Amino acid sequence: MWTKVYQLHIIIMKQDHRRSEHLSIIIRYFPTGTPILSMSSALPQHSPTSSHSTATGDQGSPTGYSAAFLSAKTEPTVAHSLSSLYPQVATSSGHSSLAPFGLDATRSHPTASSLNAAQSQVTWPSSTPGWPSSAASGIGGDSWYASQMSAAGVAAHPYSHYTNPYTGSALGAGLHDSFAAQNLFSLGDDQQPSTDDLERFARDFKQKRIKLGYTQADVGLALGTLYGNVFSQTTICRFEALQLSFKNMCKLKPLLSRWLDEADSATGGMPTIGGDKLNQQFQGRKRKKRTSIELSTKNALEMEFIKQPKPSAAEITNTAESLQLEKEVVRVWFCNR
DNA sequence: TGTATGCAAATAAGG
DNA sequence: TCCTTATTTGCATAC
Repeated sequence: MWTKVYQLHIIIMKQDHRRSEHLSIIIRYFPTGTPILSMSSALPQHSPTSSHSTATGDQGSPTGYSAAFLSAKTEPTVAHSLSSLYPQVATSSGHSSLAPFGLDATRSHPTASSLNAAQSQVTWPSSTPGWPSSAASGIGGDSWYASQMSAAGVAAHPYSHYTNPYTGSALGAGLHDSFAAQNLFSLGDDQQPSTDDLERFARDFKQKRIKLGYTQADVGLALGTLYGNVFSQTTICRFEALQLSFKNMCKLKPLLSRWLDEADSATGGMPTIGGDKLNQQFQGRKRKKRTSIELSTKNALEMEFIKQPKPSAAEITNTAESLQLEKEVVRVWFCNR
């Protein structure tokens, strides 16, 4: 028995600030039961030309990514088609533009147990040509990047047992795939740290924080002291676990770096307020406390929504008054609803 | 007690 | 300025 495999190649070329994408689909046949997905650990940071493929068994293919990873940003239609052809890669759904690669780590993702369950159903050859070995792929080293590929939707991937070295989390248990994706599509931008930089920083940050005896919550509060903008334990946790978007990681890195420097050099107590550029930049940027809307109030809002999904400003004011909520809270609730 | 995560409020960005 | 959509962030709670 043979299985028909569609191999998607996307060549991204960058030259003189112009970028072009070339797409081709190759149909191949493999013995039924042969795993059809592969991946590689990394793409050259500033390579002028990148080649991606999915559903691959091609020995010559330098890299291989899941259709989920390729979706939206490059070729959503083709990625979707591949996903429908191959359920193994069918994870990309919903968001399609700025959360381009489907999964949102803070929402739904495969659990460690589901990954293990899926893994047990697939037999992966140990020496299949074209499939990277654990060593060749960098897995077991610092290849968080590769784990991102898998987290982007390859629940049955042979490396799904891989554990995030920083968090101890099972692969796929909450990684934000747009983060890795940014590395691919931001090539050549020297202003931004690479994913490797961020990965290394997050790992070192966590190690040093623990060594210094601070909790994630301590750091969040300290940022408030330093920059006037407190961050939650959750955010610090997600930073360390690389569960934020690439952009968000880049934004937080200098703050945490600065805190770490000061904490490292401080002999007694937490770092205190500074007066530099970073400090000025983040001073006064305070986020409103998150409002917890009671269940009964929520139900009332739902009723209002059924009656009028797009209330006018006056209607929002009325609802806010009747439910004793801030007008802005009601407005935001309807927006998010 | 500290960390991880689901859900959703708050905010940013673009039209 | 308002509206919509995407993204960031934190509360609540599980682990």
